[in-house]
Amino acid sequence: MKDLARELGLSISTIGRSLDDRPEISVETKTRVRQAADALGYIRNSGARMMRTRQSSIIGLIVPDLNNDFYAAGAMALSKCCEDAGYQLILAVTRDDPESELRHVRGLMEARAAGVIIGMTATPLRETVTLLDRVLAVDFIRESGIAGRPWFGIDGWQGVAQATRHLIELGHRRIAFIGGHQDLSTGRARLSGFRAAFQDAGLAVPEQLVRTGVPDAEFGRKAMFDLLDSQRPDAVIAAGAELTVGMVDAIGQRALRVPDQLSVVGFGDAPWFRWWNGGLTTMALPTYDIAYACGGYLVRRIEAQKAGQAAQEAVPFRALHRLSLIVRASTRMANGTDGRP
Amino acid sequence: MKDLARELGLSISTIGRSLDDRPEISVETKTRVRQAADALGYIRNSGARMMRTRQSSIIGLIVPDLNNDFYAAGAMALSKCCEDAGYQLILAVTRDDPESELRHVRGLMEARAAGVIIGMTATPLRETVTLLDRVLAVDFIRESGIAGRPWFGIDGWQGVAQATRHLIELGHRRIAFIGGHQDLSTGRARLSGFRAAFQDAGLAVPEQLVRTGVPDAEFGRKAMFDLLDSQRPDAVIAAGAELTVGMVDAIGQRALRVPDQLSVVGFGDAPWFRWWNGGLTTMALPTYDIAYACGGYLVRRIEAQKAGQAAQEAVPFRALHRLSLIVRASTRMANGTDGRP
DNA sequence: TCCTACATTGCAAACGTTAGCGGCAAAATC
DNA sequence: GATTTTGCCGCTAACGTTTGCAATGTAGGA
Repeated sequence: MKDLARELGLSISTIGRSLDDRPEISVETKTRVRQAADALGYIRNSGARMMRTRQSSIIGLIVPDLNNDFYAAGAMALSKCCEDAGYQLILAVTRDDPESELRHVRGLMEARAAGVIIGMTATPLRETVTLLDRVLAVDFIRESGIAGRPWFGIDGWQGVAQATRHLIELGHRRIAFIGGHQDLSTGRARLSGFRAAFQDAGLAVPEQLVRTGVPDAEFGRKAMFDLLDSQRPDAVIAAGAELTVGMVDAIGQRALRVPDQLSVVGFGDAPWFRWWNGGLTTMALPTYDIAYACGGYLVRRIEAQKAGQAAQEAVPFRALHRLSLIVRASTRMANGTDGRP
Repeated sequence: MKDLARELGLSISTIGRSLDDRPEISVETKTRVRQAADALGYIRNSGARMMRTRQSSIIGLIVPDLNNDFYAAGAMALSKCCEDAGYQLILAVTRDDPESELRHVRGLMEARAAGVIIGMTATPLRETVTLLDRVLAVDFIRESGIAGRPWFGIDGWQGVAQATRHLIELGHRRIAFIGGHQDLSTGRARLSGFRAAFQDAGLAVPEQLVRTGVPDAEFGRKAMFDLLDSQRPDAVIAAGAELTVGMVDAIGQRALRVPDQLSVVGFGDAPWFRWWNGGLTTMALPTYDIAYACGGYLVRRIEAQKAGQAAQEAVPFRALHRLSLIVRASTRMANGTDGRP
């Protein structure tokens, strides 16, 4: 910029204003500056800009895992959001490690991120929470329960309840549930949806068929093996995308006939769900919509704050997206018929 | 920092040096500063630091797509690399749009990224290329062909050749190939591996069974339908992860018996490959290894450059990772036996 | 002719760090 | 006791932008 000023015989301020396309600079000067800048290969320094204006164009995304289709698709949607709004996405994967989470949050604070989208670990470190208090943060998928923090997630309660009801209506009673552990908001919501469906139907909740743990494929597999070995359920629900992978793997290894011996409901909707044993009945998530809503919301909040509008956008404090049950071939009547017309 | 200096009666430089844990500051002062800093909730401003030291801790990752398990897993591995080395990952998804690619590259240059890992679009804009010339850039998966740019990818030639040979040895001749289009380095390598296997076996390449296009699920499906309708192949190879999804979907919709009517080879190794029709024979990719190698290399290069070492690490200019053929149930002898002991 | 208004540009002070250079004691050496 | 070394610290000038305010020139109106 200094070079530009010298070369064109203008002041640095004029250069800056030209590059910013301010109205108070004559068109002639502006084009002259533009051309010289291109010729010199000038690239503005967003760090310096940030320092001066005290606001960055960085949004942080902190997720536990990218294998999970959920977060991968979410990251893609958010990336689009940010791009459209002129922000940059810093991606952080914690692998559910609170220490890692803290490091990433620290990094984002040092970069003076304008906002943070986070799917928190179940047991965040104290410092993580206090740090996040100083920035515009939005819960993504997982609800942190921190006061005033908006949350964009899915209505796991509704989704699982609906799936459970579906199985109950098909005549199943010995319905197993494989879910994430109970210090995760998602794990809690989904399990309580499971229980509620039984209670609504006036039935006892089969607690001995409930398994919760780390929501990954490994646990899904272990839980399914355990259930098959000890409980012989009629039907099973996986309440997590990775859990579904593990569950399905275990069922395959035991060579069970689905749905004859076992009705199965999955979570999410990866492409292979359509092919597994003729089609896996599942709870489909509006992944893209959620992420897009979340990103859009955060961007609007940032812009509003920048404009100094104390009056915050009247947005939902919790934006719960509904799951839709897609009934395929993996669930059928307990008596052996398929229960469909 | 200024506040800290005032409060403790020290100079700003001392504060800075203490926070940096420099040896020239007494231990006593350092702990005093640390405590005060924590109490005040001081967070250093990485933008200002960057401006002063003229080097950032940002690494950019530019990929065409995150649905592709390849890039998703890659992003995760790279995130780990960066975290371990103290860098931050800016994620950019281009959806194979050159304009978007340029925007992202511009953003990264403005942020003075220390390095960039990129899977380029087939037809990058001119400015994209010249901009990337000014930074430490590494090709990821896709080879750009730009002089001097290292490349971390897979040896698609070897992988597809191996898979093709497998099918030839099983007695198949009418082997179809569904690949990405030919202005992509990956597309070219894989198709030429296919051809080479035929030539090595002294057979004519069945060019009428070759389909190339956009490497996504949609094209995979279309190509498979087209092949089934017009060519009746004995076997088929998909040379891309998303292409495999589309291919498998088409086969399912036509209700073909696999491997009786058609031997099938996929690409990559998503969990469901193990279950599809009893197991999909596939070319497995060392996704995590590639990304990790790539990230590690870039970090070392950055550190070396920072240390002013003109002598660059003697690293492979092209790091090609081999694919391993996993033979499962979806391929068998052309005569109908399974060809295995 | 003078005053006002407007359009365009320049000056200079920040923003938060870092690093070279120098200062000032206390300790060590002669 | 004089001199050098060592340990610790402060001053100050950058780094590249942005912005409030002042300055300059030009034109229009009274």
